[in-house]
Amino acid sequence: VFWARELATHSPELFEAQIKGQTISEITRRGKYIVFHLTHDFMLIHLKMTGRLYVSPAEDFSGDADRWLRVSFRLENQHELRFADTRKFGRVYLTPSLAEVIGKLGPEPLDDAFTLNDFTSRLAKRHGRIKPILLDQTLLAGVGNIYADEALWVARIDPRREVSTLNQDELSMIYHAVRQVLQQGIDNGGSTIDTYRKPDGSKGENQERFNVYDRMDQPCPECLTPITKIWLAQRGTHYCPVCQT
DNA sequence: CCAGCCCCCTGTCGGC
DNA sequence: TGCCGACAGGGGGCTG
Repeated sequence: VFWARELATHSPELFEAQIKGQTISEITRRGKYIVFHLTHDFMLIHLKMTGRLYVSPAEDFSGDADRWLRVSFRLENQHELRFADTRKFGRVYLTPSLAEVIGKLGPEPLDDAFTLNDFTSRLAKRHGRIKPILLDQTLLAGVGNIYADEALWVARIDPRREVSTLNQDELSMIYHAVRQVLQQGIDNGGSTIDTYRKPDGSKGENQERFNVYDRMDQPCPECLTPITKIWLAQRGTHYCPVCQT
């Protein structure tokens, strides 16, 4: 452990003692958390803004990201699982109880079990503007700033709309748009704006498919009106002032 | 329950 | 060229 505050649940000493010798049986995902299933515990990693996960040969620190190495795990095969993180916002959790870390997350938007009715009934309990609410991980798990903006463009909804004013058609549009843009992001290997890399070090491709995110003053792909950027809940928000109403 | 603000950090970029 | 402020894929905590 090279940066202790990256560990959310343990001191470096206790973390090392507890995880040593455990076997990784499976790696899954819940919302924005990567979940390592260990012999006695779960280890969860949240990359936040600049986290990177990759495997390198032990003793070899020549990789691009090694300069920002925060936590490294020695594996059995002379390799290391490494977590690098420029801004140090990322977190590593170690716990026998998954619910302790991710118990309050909303449903997985891409699950078959997640229906339009689920979405509508969850939103019905909320008040406020649609964009900040889409970012709330207890409503849905996994929608971040890029995908909230992109989904609302696909749905043609103004990010400042009060959720109470959305009709059934509009809720359906948002529901389908969220699933569409998330699936597209996965299919395209994620969005590399700056630091994001796949485990093999290559860049994602989804940033080349952005319609509004990071495109202030560039033409809307639909109507050619310049994309507007505003701030909502302290997050940059991009939308087409003509298409999205 | 929601909005607004600060904070956690480092790096990059634009303006002067 | 150098400095300074603004801003960046997230989210917790506080106040009002």
